[in-house]
Amino acid sequence: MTLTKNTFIGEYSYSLDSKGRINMPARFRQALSKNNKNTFVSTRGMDSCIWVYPLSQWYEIEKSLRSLSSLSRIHRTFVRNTARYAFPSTYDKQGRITLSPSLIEYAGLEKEILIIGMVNKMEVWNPKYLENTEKDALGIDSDAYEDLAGRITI
Amino acid sequence: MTLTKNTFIGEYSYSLDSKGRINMPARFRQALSKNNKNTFVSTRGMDSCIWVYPLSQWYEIEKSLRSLSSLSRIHRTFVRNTARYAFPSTYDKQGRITLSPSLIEYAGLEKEILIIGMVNKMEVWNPKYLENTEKDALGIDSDAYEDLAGRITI
DNA sequence: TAAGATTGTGGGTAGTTGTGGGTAATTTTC
DNA sequence: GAAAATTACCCACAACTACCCACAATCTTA
Repeated sequence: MTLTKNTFIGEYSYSLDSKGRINMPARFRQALSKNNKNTFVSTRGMDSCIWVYPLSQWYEIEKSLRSLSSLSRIHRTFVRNTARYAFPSTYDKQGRITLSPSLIEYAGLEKEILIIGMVNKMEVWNPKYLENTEKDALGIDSDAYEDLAGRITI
Repeated sequence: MTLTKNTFIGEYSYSLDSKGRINMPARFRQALSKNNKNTFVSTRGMDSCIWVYPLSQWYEIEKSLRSLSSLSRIHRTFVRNTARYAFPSTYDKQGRITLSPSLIEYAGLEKEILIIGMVNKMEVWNPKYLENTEKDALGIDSDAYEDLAGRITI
C-alpha cells in the first residue's frame, strides 16, 4: 500500500551484499514519483548513517546548498561534506541500489543493515551504531523533546 | 450505529491470527470517511500498546514531521522515532489489517487482543499489559487531574 | 421465529519481493 | 593496446505477502 508520493516511513532489515548493493524496500520504490527516474542519491548523514534522497528531493537540496555563502566557515564545511560524498544510483531490475565504498565505510556497514523511512528521505544504518546513537539521544533535553511530541503527536 | 466520522469509541476483544492480522471492529470501519481509503497506520504507542490512526490523521502527523529540519539533533531524533515504526495497512475483504512483526513484539501481543477506541485513534493491547498499566496509573498524582479539570469539562 | 445479511476467523494460492550469483560490457592499469 | 578490475545488467529461487474463498457465529428484519 503506497501512501503519499516521495514519502518514506517504516523500518526494514536487509543485507548489504558483496557488491555493495542494498535492496530498496518495495514500498519506497512504489512511493517514488516518475520524475525521479528510479534514482536515489546517497550522502553522509549527520549521525553515522547514510542519507538517501530521491533524485527530485536531492535537486531541492542542491538548490539550498547553492544559497549558502562560502564566506562562512560553517557553510563551507557543510556544503563540502554534503556535496563531496553524494553518490547517485539507479535501482536495478531487482530493486537494488549501489552504495559507494566511501559511504559504506563512513556508516560502518557490515552485512546486516537497517533502513529507516525519515519522511522526505531514508537512513541506512549499521544496527549496532543506531543502538549507540539511541543511547546518546537519552542525553537530549527532554523538555524540548516532550514539547515537540506534544505539538505533533495526536 | 455510527456516530461522528473518524471517531472511535468502545472496547472490542478480538484475536491476532497466525499471519499477524487483526480484525477492525465493523463500527470503526463504518466510521472511516472516504478519504481514508480503507487504510489505517499503526505505530508505537506511549505505553506498551499499538496506536492505530486512520490514514487522514497520520497525514497530519507526516505534515508536521516534514517541517522539521534534520540539522537539529532533537528534530531528527523525533522524526526517526515517529516515522520508524509507522506501518500502513489497508483492510482486506474481511475487514482485517496486518500488523508488523516489530509492533506485535513491542506490544507483546499474543492470541487475545483488546482494541480500545481513543476518539481520534485506537489502541491495541495485550489485555494482561493493560491491567498492569492501569495499576500504575492509579499512582498518578491528583495535581495532574486538577490541571486537566481546567481544560476539560466532563 | 425463521430467513437473510453481516461479522469474525481460518486457511489456500498466485504473484511479489529479497538475495545470491553469473556474464558481458566498460573502465582502469600497466 | 592487452590484461585486470570494476560495473551494469540478467537469471534463478526461496520466502513472503496480498488477495481470495469458506464457514460458523451473531445480528437484523420481516
